[in-house]
Formats: sequence, structure tokens, C-alpha cells
Amino acid sequence: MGIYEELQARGLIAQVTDEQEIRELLNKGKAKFYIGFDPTADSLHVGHFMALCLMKRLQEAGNTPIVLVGGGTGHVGDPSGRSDLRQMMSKETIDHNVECFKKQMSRFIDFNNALVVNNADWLLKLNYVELLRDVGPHFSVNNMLRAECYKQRMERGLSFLEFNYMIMQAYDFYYLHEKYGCNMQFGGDDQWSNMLAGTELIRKKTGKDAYAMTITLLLNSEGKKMGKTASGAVWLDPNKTTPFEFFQYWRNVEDADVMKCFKLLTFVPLDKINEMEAWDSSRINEKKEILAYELTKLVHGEEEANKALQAAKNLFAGVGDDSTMPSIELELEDEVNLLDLLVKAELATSKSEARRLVEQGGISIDGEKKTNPNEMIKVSESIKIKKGKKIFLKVIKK
RNA sequence: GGAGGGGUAGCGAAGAGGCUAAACGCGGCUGACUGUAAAUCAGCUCCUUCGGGUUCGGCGGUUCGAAUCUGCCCCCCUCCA
Repeated sequence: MGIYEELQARGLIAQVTDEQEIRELLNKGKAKFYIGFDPTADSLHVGHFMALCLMKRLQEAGNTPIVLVGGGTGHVGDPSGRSDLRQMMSKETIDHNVECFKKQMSRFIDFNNALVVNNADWLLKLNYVELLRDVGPHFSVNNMLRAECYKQRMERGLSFLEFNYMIMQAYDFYYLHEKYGCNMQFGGDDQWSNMLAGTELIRKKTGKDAYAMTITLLLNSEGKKMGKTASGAVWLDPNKTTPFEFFQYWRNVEDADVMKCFKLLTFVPLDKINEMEAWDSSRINEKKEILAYELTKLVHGEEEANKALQAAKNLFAGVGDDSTMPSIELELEDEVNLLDLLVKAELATSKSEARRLVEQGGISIDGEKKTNPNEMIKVSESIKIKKGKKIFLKVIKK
């Protein structure tokens, strides 16, 4: 089975421009492909994770990846699927984010055999009139307006700035094609229109073919994007989402999404996945544990994965060991007000919220349920706080 | 530039001088049930020293009293140029 068939079997492939050609290129390791990453934050998140894994897979199959960071396009902002204008980012922020991205990616991609480029290097130098004359004739505004990615924005309003995003992305592909012989682009399925614009531009300007393939978006059984929590994205940066939190996110995915996650996100071999699929439904939690472990290992390494697994076991399986519990160091008096403690430990954002938590019976300290908001808590070396059913925190006195 | 419509809590959306810290839905939190799942049910969801305090795009005004009336400004949408 070639790499293309493997991707297909995992359900990773959403749309392709030319199946025959793409299969051939990928399986023979002849693809020089690029994936773009917009530096909208200082860390990659789960949404990027699939793209990184894809790069890893393809690289291992002998293909050459080009990582494109959107230092230039970041100045414009992709309107695809968005209902409002992205906030403009300063040059400093973008540069900083680009640096953070590179660091995180090195875990997945062997940069000895890959290219990292920043489209700021060519886009920012472009001359407006030259560009217009160069690529402008090849784009039909009529067609662009019909593109799926602008649909939402056609109702709410789309600025000219953002309208140009597609052109810039198409230009990127063309530029990489000319300069590095890049013959393929991958991206999320929401990027399809932008990617097609690129293949078309290349064909019109050079008469040559280039290909595009999109990756299935990671949606849960309700059709919502996965990798998001109420408080934001699940990040790959351990300082933003700790390995334990990362582990827990996957440990808690819905039953219906477990096997999909295995196929789309992990490197667990397909036959092993098929085997698991046949498991008795009573083993569902075992599957979730493996899933969480595998993903944590991929992102944070084996050691962190082991720690997270152990921590989860201790916490939820009732093992007495608390050495792996998530912890925070705080400067505390010997006796503190319960509400102040909760706010300080960031388990509540305000005293009112803390009060509610306590009154509703959601707080336990050292295994004892607390219901009096005004209680003074004696603090020795450390205390263990439990909030709700799943959040544990050890507070260590500084 | 002109005409019209709009900006209300994380989001969607009611309210049109006092009864409104602001209906309802979503989201979120807590509890019950469970399997660290889903579904369901109940409660909670601006801050507070629990006396109150600060909110309905912004700054002023009218009024005993304003999210509600009014002046100016900012932003968004639709149509016309």
C-alpha cells in the first residue's frame, strides 16, 4: 500500500485536483509540496497538527515538504469561513509568531530535508501596479465572488483587503513553483478555493500543471471543529496547554469520535486501528486512554505522555499517589479565606464565581467538601483542591 | 457624498421612560445519573466588604427617575452616487 492509499484509508483526503497524478507523485516520493501556516498566534494548535502529521508522513515517504509561514499574508488575514474581519497584527507580533512556529515544527519535520520559507520575503516587496499587470488578468472577479470561502462574507461585507488574500495565496504557490519547483499544495478543506486559485494561476502563467489536495477537517460528530474548548484552542505549546490538559482533552472526546481521531491524528498502524475497532464497546475507555497517550507522546514526547497518563490514573482511578497532580505555587498566609484561595489559584475568575462554586458544592479541599464560602483554610505545606469532577490542583505554599 | 436600518451580557436575540442586573435560546459552570463519554433532569451564569456598586457603542443633555427621550461623535449593514 502506498502512502496515498494509506491517507485515503485513514480518511485524511478531502478533495484532490487530479487523483491519478497526485497518487503517482506521492507514492513515488516525487512531490515537492507546500503547506501554509498563518501566524495568527504564538503557538500552533490542534488544527495545525493534522497538517504537521501529514508533512511527516509524506516526508517519510520520500517527498519534500516546504513549510510556508505566512509572514506576508498574515498582514492581510484569511477571510475563509470567517464572519468578521480579523484583527490586524503588527509586524513584530507576526515575526515573533513565525519564530515560535518554527520551533514547534521541528518536532515533526526533519528540516535537513525540508524548506522553510516566509512569504513576507517576496510578498512585501511586490509592486502594486506590476503585480496587477502580472497576475491581475488571470483572475476573474466573477469567479472569485462565487468561491465558497467568501460566501459567509458576501452577506456581512468583505473588505478589499481580505478579498486579496486569495490572490496572495495563489501567488505564493506560483512563486514556489517557479523558484523551487513546488508542484503540490496541501491545506485544510476550507482552503480549497484559495488553493485552486493557485493551480489555475500556475497553469495560466506557465502552462504547467500543479496539484492541490485538501485534508479533511477534524469535525466532531456534531459537525463542530475539534480542538477547541470554551477557553480557546488546544495548543501544542506546553506553556499554553499543559501536557496533562492536552492528554485530558483527548481522554474526554466523545465516544463517536474516538476511531476517527485514531485514523486522522495518530500514527497507529491501520491494522491495529481496525483491530481496535472490533473491540467490545466496554473497552471504549481503554481506547480513549490509548488515543490520549499516543497524541500526547507525539506532541510532547514519551516522558510527558507517561507522566500525564500516570497523573490521570492516579486522579481518576483513585490511586493515592498525588505526586503527579497538576500543581501551582502560591505565596500564602498560614490561614486564607477560601474564596481568595480559589481566585488566587485561578480556579475562579472572581469571588462571586468562587462563592457560587462553593455554594453549589463544587469544591473539595484535601478530600473534604467545602460548603461555607467564608471558611478560613489552614495551609500547611500544600493542599489539594478539587473543582467539579475533573479538575484537580495541588497548591504548594511558596 | 446622500437616504434608510442598526450597535443590548461570551454569542444570537427581546426590551422602547420607573414593575429591568435586563425575557428567551445557545454556550459555559455546578449538582444528580454514569464510563473522566453522550443523552436527560435540577440549579447557577456582571462585580461585591452582601449594605450596595457598575452596566445596554462613546461623550454630553432632558427628567425625581434613562438600555429606553435628546444632541454630537464612532462603528456596521442596505440602497443610491
